[in-house]
Amino acid sequence: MHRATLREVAERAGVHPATASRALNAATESMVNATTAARIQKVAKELGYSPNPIARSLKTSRSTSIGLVIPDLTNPLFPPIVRGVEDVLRPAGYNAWIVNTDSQNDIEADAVVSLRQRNVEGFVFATALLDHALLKDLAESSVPVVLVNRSTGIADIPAVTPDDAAGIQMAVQHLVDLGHREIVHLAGPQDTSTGATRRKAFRQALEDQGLTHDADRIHLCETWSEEAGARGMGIMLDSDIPFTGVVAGNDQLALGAFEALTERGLTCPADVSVVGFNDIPFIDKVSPPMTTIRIPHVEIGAEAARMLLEQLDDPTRHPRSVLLPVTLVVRGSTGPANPARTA
Amino acid sequence: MHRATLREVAERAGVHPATASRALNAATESMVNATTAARIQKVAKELGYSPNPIARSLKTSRSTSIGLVIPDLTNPLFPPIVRGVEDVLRPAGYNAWIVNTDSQNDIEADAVVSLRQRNVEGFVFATALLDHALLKDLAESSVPVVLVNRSTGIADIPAVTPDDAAGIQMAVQHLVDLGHREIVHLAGPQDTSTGATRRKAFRQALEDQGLTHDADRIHLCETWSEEAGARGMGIMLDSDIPFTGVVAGNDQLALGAFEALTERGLTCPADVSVVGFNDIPFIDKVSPPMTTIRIPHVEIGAEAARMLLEQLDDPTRHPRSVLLPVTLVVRGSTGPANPARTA
DNA sequence: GTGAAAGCGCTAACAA
DNA sequence: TTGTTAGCGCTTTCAC
Repeated sequence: MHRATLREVAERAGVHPATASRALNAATESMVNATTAARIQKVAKELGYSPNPIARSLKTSRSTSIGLVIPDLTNPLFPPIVRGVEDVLRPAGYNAWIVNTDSQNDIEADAVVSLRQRNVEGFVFATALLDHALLKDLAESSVPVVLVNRSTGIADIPAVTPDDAAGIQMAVQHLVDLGHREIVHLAGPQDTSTGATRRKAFRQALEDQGLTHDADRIHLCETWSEEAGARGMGIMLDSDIPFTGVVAGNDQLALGAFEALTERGLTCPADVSVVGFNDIPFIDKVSPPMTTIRIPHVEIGAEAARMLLEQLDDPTRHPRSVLLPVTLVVRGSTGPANPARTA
Repeated sequence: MHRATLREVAERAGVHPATASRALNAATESMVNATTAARIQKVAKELGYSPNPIARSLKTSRSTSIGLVIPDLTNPLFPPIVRGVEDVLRPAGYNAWIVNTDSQNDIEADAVVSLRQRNVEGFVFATALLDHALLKDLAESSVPVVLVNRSTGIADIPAVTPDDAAGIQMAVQHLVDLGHREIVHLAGPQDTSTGATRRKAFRQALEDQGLTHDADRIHLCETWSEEAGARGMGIMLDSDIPFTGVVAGNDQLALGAFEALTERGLTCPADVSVVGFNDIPFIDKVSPPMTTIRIPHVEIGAEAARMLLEQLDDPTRHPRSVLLPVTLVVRGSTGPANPARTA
């Protein structure tokens, strides 16, 4: 397979390579005589010419590519976001270089350096922490960045996130509507916006409902994992805090809660009702059925990609962050059936 | 952020760029005087030099990158495979450019062209069809390729796949051990090795067990999706074929089978036992519990990456394909409880 | 053991 | 409107 070069196209068309280059780039095509341009394009087609992206990138320092930084592709939350990003980038002629950081800062930092060396034109980050040195650096170097799912505390980096506060409010309201009065929260890591925002919203929702909202009704989990959720739920069950409802920071924590409850012979929703967050793929199939807050996974990615493309198109415009609406998905929850645990 | 160039390193070290290049490349380092080399390396470190991969790639036509072609990242089967590939590539200094083809040939073809233009040194394909024009082309151009999960019929392209036949044999044996005598198969697309191999193995297993194995005990599903599984199961239920056991071509088809059975008021495993294949993440949480064949997801990816790296290291060596062992994972199956459907 | 020179394929001043 | 020139940053002959 020999790939035609620009010089070959130019020779066959009887023009200088620079002219061929102009004729074959939309932005410069108008600089060249219409008939010569047509001839060049015809030759290019005949030879199956397509520009060498590496040579072009070396010259222009661009790449029609962006970096997409994901903490963990095996978390079902992220593949639909990737999908949304790619769906928007592809028709725009861009592509995403996906990096799986495994939530490790060094992997993330290396990957970002490597992508910048490859002239990526911007980044979509799904790994944002509230205090994130790397993001701060990028913002200072005015590298275009859009955050997905999570936002950050430092700098004003645009973010596309679910409406975490509204979601938590819905979750609490749902439990209250079912008759629950004693509700606790398994909060996610507080160095993430999702963890912190959902926790605060939980406290606020309890207060708004006139329910008891002592600090010990919130357990801070160290990670977003099922294991952490199980540990957290275990600790709450071992405490003397009475509760019949649980709002989990995400679906994995909720799964962990199920596990801890089951382990102690409690059943959901008969003994305790658990509400998750995110409505990740496949969560609709678990047993017991999980009520959760649905976030628009694909749309979060798509909107982030749109915002990034806008920024690339016009670097002076600095898009604002966007909160995407969430909905409550009810799956077989019932009210408190076992008043024994309520006090 | 100004990135140091090789010329700057060379100037500061008082040598010619060519010498600096030699000193900074493991393969050529021995060509240069040890003390000058050390000096150059010291300067490089001071300046935070790291070679521009684009310039290097333009010159060398290499990239220390490979293409990883995945049909659909939202299928939980694939992220662990990606993980396995990356786990092996990273320490070797390689990285994977992930492409999501959405099982569309044109997207796949475009992506492969684009990756080849970017000088990827090889590919890992998870999208292989038994008759796959693109793979044939790559094989003819002797581009290093390793297949994962599926193999292909054309050319002798190395593949890392689960032992499909053994898995199906285990599934059938399991059902037989539970007392099932009437077993059917929801087969996946027959243009994939997994679909065809599992189907053939099913027929063979029935024959080996001395069970009836008419062709109509196998329903060919058009896709690997839950919807296709539900349709297929519906068709079997509407037929007059008696059965109490179902071997599904993969877990998604098995989920579809659950759905169709539930819709008709049948329960699993009381009325019908279903066995899946792959043991995808989260399948352990579904209800009813799904017995399935576990394949080593991460290891499949890791082994493929190892094989590809070996091929890159020594292009003359042509690795053979590898079948990875599978295991039966039993989750709450029981024998036929409702003899009514057995005849 | 080191330097000089060339060039990967492209685009962007500048000239004509 | 087109051609000339230069160079992105690197590696690799070839010569010394």
